[in-house]
Amino acid sequence: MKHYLGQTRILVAVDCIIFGFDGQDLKLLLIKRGFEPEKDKWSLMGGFLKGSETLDQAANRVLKQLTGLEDVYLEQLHVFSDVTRDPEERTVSVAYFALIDIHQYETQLSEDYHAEWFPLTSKPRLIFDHDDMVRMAQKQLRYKAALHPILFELLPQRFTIPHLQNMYEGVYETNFDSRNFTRKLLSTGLLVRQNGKDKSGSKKGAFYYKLDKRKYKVKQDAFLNLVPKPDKFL
Amino acid sequence: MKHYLGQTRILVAVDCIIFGFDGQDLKLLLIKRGFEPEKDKWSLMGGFLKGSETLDQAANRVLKQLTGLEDVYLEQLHVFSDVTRDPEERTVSVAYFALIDIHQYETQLSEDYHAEWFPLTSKPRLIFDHDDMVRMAQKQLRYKAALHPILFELLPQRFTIPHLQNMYEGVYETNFDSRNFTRKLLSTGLLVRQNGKDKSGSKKGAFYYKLDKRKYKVKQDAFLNLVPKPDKFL
DNA sequence: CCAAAAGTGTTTATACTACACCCATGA
DNA sequence: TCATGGGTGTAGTATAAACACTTTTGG
Repeated sequence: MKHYLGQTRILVAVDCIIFGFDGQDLKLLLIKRGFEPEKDKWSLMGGFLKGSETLDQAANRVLKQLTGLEDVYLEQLHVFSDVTRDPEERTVSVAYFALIDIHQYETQLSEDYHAEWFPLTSKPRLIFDHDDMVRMAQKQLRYKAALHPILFELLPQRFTIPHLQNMYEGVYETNFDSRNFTRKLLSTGLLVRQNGKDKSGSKKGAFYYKLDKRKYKVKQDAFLNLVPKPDKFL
Repeated sequence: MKHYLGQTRILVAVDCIIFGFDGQDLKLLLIKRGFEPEKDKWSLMGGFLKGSETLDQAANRVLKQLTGLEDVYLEQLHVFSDVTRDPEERTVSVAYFALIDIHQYETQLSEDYHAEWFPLTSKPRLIFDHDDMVRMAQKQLRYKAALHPILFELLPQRFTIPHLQNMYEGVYETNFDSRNFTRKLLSTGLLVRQNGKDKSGSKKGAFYYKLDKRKYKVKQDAFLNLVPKPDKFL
């Protein structure tokens, strides 16, 4: 403490933008804030950085606290640092966005936080600058998903191609040509066809697929182009 | 201060990874740290976040302090938060990377900091986790420059196409086919040919170009693909 | 046997690559 | 006049878009 005298110490928080996909819409997990200020208003799940943990650890801790989930896709998004963003006390907040399998979540309990899933298109107003965080997270999700195969994180282990297409269409709020979409998808070599079929969506039924985990990891950094004209969505 | 009692306040710093291009190599502006700990070791330029400023403001302040430049390309990169990254006291640091016109800089004075430009390929070891920051910044620079026209920020207002190509080759440490490179570049519509020629590189001379500022701003978000097979460089 | 979704195929346009040649000029 | 880098052209290939048809099966 000898050399950094006179510098300001500041509260550091993490806030998590948690995305899920229910088969129809892209959704956001929000909580009713349990303490002042802004108690009982809708908010992102968050928490303060402790002296003994890194930000990644803090984000994982916060995420687990709400969802019970570990080893989840979690990416540092941006630091928000407006001087008055928290009216109570100057706080900089590091936003993380998470992609989780919404069905994994449903088995967990988090009534403590009065958590609810909202479609992105009809979410309530959030406290502080959390709306900005969500906006940026959505933009980053579209950006990254247009280039890299990350949306699989939103799906259960087994999924169908129509299921996948619904998800992409939900994320980009548009429609894709299913023939071209299917071809591109299969040409990535990421999918392994299973024997069973999902008959919930049609009489013919759609084949289940699983991810080729090994190729999936390798191709995380590859540019894929599953989304035509991605610039349009930024 | 009523509701956030018991939380840890932490030092927040910004560090700037400052890139420049001298016509040959991609370079990094480093300083000799002027205070303890690690005094006189090579370091990124940085500073602590003040209570009255945002992180963007702090980064711009730090950058101006060293280079005298304002209105510079500056982008928040990542927060580094290892608990012991600064042995003196727990500090989280927000890394920013900056792209500046190295010739603009040369007219400035910053002997106070014993600043020097180093080629990325032969920089000294840096203090703390600054080497990690540089690595990530270089990766992000390659990533982003492969998709968006940001490298122009490294050039003076007037530049030639061979000049541009040298820069891209410096950033990616590889060679491009100049015919294809030129065509792609011109097809973006970003360049406006000037009358004069630069004869320093050849007897024939290469035409000067300027950026079409308006189109440049519009196309900042567009996907350009000036770099073939960009995945190879990530 | 028919409606409705799943799956496969084909043609066409576009973009990228790999290559070769001409141009301008100072020495 | 020739060596050197600058600038333009073209043919072949790969990729993506736009389109149509067949398959399956529960009702």
